[in-house]
Amino acid sequence: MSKGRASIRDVARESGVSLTTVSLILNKGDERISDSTRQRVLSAIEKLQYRPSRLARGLPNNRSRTLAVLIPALQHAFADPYFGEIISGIYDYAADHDYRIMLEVARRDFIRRKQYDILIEECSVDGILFIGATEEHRFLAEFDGSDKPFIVVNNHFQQWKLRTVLCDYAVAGRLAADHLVELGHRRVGHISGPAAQVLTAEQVTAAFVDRLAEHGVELPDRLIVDGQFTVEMGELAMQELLTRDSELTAVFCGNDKMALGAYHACRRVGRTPGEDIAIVGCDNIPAAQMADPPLTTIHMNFYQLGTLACRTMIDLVDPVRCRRRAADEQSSDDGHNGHPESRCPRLPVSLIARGSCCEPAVGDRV
Amino acid sequence: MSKGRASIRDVARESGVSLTTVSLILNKGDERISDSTRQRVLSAIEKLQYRPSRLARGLPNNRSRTLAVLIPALQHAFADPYFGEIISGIYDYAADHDYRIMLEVARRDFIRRKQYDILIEECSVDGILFIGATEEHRFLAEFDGSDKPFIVVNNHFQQWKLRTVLCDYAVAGRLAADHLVELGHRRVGHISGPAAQVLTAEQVTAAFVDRLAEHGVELPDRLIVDGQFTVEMGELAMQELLTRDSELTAVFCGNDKMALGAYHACRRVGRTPGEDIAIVGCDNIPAAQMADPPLTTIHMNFYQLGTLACRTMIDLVDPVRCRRRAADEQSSDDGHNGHPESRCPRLPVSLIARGSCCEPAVGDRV
DNA sequence: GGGGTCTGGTAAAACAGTTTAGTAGTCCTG
DNA sequence: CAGGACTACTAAACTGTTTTACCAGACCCC
Repeated sequence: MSKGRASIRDVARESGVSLTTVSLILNKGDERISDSTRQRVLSAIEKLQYRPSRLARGLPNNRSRTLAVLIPALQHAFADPYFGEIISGIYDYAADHDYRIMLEVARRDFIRRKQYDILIEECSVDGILFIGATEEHRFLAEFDGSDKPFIVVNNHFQQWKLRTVLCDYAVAGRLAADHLVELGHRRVGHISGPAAQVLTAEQVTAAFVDRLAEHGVELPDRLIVDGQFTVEMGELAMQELLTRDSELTAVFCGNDKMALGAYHACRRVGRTPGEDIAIVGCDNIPAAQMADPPLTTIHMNFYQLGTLACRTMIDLVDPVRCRRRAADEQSSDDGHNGHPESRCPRLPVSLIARGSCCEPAVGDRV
Repeated sequence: MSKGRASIRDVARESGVSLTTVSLILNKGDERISDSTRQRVLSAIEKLQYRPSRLARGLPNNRSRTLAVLIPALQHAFADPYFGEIISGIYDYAADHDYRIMLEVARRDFIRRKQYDILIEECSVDGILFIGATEEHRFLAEFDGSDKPFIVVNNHFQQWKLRTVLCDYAVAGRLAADHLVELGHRRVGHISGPAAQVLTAEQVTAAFVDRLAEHGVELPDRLIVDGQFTVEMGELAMQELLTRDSELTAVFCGNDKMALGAYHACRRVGRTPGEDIAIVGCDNIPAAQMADPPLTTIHMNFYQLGTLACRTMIDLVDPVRCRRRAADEQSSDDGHNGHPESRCPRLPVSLIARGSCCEPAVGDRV
């Protein structure tokens, strides 16, 4: 009796019902159990401090109420605000729905040993959310069109049909173009992300160039340099841009890190961001507003992206078992569930004007 | 037969032994099973692509081969390089020993709902590693002297007996003092971490002050300001320090973020770090070497700290079940296991001299 | 009052492992 | 050659759930 934790049997005995009844009450909640019985069971649960074991719960149907978050094996990946924010969002939504988050890094042996299968089969993970996937992750092909619970967060792939959740990168590119043109810039450069590996990087660039063209501003290919999404490469890219056209008045960078690298390069040649040259970033990482001057950038709500990704996953793998809390948000759910393109939703973005943009110097205006 | 995954029974049938035998081979590895039988079973496992289910495995003894990493509910906590590096280390060691990592945030309801018990009882987590614990986390008292598998990473508490893994903060303080004194500084300030909440912050400060005193340099209390470990507060602290003594030639900051904040404050009053004033940080986060000038700082190997924390945990909860890989590192294990103070090991730290320190201007020398 | 449909439950079979207690068979010993 | 110890293996109980199939009683209808 007093040995170890209470099990479902103890609860059944305590409340004088069968163990099936207890299980029914725990799961469906509103099945064909009378109120009086339910109350009796519930108070027995309370009295015995009963906590159902997840291990045992998952066994019969091979579900663990656990989601795996997969990130690439980059150095400091965990320390990156980009990943950090998304994971935060995933975590919070998962926690609110009684799911747990398991961390997984796509190291070399991850692919070699088919770790993704192991994750699902051996660990009974209910779903996998992959952040930071790139074209290099060939194993994604295995999920092509499959109905395995796999979601790519914030990238998407034309060659494979994968479930995806994204920020609206095309709009980001357009906002940047609009902003710079409005300020009067017509001699504009661009530091792109690694477009060959990351489709969203390509989309930002394309949207930026196209929108500039709509405004009658041409951005030749030679004024687009790849900054690999890093501070260091962003610095080099800026240096290169200034060599190719020393009279640039504005630059749009595919992410904030590269923009901060660009700051350095500008300063080294005596040009001050926000005074001599306008710089727009993308992502709105914490460092952006701490920079000097604060960086004008496109705000991406990565936290919300994580939330959305997690919600999409849970809707996918657990459509029925929405208990207590699920009811709380039914009202807000409606808009989502009915959404036609819900297999690949896009999150809105917005421009945040800060100190790193200025109008072009008078002499430079066309 | 061909329905779904292979189970241990399928393997037993295929290799013509009992299911017990298969289990024995899977677990102990070197029990009293003959080589010929072992080979037969192993090849059956291979042939059937058998993967034991963790859920089922854990059920009988309530272990899941999963460790929970607990972090405080700070905004952007996941995005902090400090947490990031430690988690990386934990992850890698865990992955190499066939453990999985579960993320958990100590949100308000974490404490209210005794989530830590739920973690262990309901989720069958084998151990909990808490990063970023402070004096505010009162619930730690519940683990006081208990033998629950709970480890505090990189902080420690005098009032409770908790298992702890630490960087050597006393040495950090001493190294900073030595370095500044060697350069000739005698008029020194200090931006501390929140000493009341974080014992290691207190230790750094104490060690720094004591060592300065050994060198005959006095650091009065009014030249110690709390920077709360953040960039913003570090900036304010520096501003305050410069008000209190405008002729300071050097400042040691309790972490790199505050040091970077101090950069801003110095620049605003026209003092250039590395030229007019020497600044030493602590932690060696990635931003430290990217700063301008690169920050001289105390290197803390947080990755290795994570590794050590995880190893300590696994040694604690899984002393027996060291399979295959465990043998690989037996040689290096010896030093560790025999360690007398292994309940609270300290990781060595080192000073990395970069561009943010200079000798005091000639006029300032005493 | 025989037969159908609800209502509110229950018994028992999975699920996939671990672990305990044992048991044949062989070898050695006195 | 009986008895003990060792070797290599196995049967069966056990872990804590979910789920399927069934069942007794109440109620209603003709």
